[in-house]
Amino acid sequence: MDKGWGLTLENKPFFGFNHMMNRREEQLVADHHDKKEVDFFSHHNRKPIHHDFIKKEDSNATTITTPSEFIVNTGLQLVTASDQSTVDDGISSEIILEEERAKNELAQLQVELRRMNAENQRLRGMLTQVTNNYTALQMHLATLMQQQQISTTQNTHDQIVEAKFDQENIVPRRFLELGRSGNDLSHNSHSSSEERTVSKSPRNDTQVTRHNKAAGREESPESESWVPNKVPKLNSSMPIDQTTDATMRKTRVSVRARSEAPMISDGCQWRKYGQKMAKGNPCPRAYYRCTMAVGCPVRKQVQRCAEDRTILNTTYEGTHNHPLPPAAMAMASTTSAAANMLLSGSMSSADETLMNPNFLARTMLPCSSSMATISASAPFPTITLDLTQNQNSLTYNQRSTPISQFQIPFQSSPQHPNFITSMPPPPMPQVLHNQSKFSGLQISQDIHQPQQLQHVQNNRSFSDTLTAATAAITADPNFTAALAAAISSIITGPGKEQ
DNA sequence: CGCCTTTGACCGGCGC
DNA sequence: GCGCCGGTCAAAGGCG
Repeated sequence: MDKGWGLTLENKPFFGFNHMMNRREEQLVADHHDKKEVDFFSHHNRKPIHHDFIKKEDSNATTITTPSEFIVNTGLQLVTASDQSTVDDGISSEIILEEERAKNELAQLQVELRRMNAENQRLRGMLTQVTNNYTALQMHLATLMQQQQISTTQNTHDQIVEAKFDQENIVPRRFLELGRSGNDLSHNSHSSSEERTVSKSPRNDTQVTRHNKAAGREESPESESWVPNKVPKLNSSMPIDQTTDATMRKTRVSVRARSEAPMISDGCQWRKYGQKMAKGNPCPRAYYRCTMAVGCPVRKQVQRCAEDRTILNTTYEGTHNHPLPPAAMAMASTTSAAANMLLSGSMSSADETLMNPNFLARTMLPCSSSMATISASAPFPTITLDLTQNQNSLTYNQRSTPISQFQIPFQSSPQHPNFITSMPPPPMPQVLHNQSKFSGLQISQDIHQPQQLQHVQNNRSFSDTLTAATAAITADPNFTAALAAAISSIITGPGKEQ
């Protein structure tokens, strides 16, 4: 103990401070002693603690209550550290013991802190996993509900019951129909294809299709799986279900994004099955098919923009018929959500007349018409998400509708959990509710459906769409960086970027 | 060897 | 009916 000091009060160890101890360590040691002692030395003698020590002339124990009493009653003198050799050796050893004890406690605290950090990490991992599982279960539930609905519609007795239910209680029936998302509808057709392809390879399936075509398409449309996009013309005379089903298969989601890569990463496995030169664009259009499961009907077209070759235009079509990895979960819901948004409810020819694309685009996204547009022009309705305009669009969104589109992705993007945790909960319902008051489709649906339910439906669809597409885009490092920069500009202050 | 890409042929829809 | 066009097929070849 070369640079310490100490004395005994009531024959107990009083203080033992190492010159090198920091303030936290001092406090840890002091916490074990009387409060007055702590107050005394921390408030009145902080500096002398380190440079001086008190020499006790009388070996008898002395009771000290206040600093002044300490001085007055004991007659102790403040001496310099150079005199520390006169300190009793017994006292020094006690001080050392106390110091060791404090160090041990500090070490224990540090160990505890590390353990808690590790626990925190583990819990975060569990939370992420639970979130992913929840999403997967949601998809599974939708599939099961669809299967149940198929069996229901195939059962004559059930049909009768259902018809009675329709007559007696129209609103609940509508609610059930609302539950049929694009996903469900797609699965409707997929399920039959799955049954058929259980013992067949995709090639065989293709051959069957070809055979059917050669045979004059004798097979019913419902038995087709991802059969050709040689879509039957939308005929208003067709039964509503068939019309909707056919249109649903054709509903597309297009994503415009800047990328040097030949294809944006969306978490799925794709196989190229064709390439064509499309009219009006010197860049070839590539055709890809999802290969994550046999018979998956999802396809996508990739083509570079003629005006700006750095812009990649990816068009998705169809709904996956298989579980998806978290990275692909987002885009998986895109097509069905978009289809649902565009086509929820039946689309009659009268509805189509209401679908003025410009009107849809403006009314649906009043704050960002440059970002997302809807084209209902023939042959199929398409929603286009333009993510090539980052800064300006973001700024505009920030000002007009606080935390709107670009907050959505952070909730569900499995690729960027950090974003999820770092962003505050968004005022989604309000924002999306406003956004949902829009399209001609909405108008047409109002004829059949309770308005409030439609808002819920469209809110979900639209948020799913934007979430999915943006999350898919963020899977690409280039876009992630661009988005991160834009987001950071928002977080650091919207006013600064003006 | 299996999977993937390439690429010319083929098919059906559509407009004239 | 013909030709254009988008979309798909499938053989051939490449690649790991």
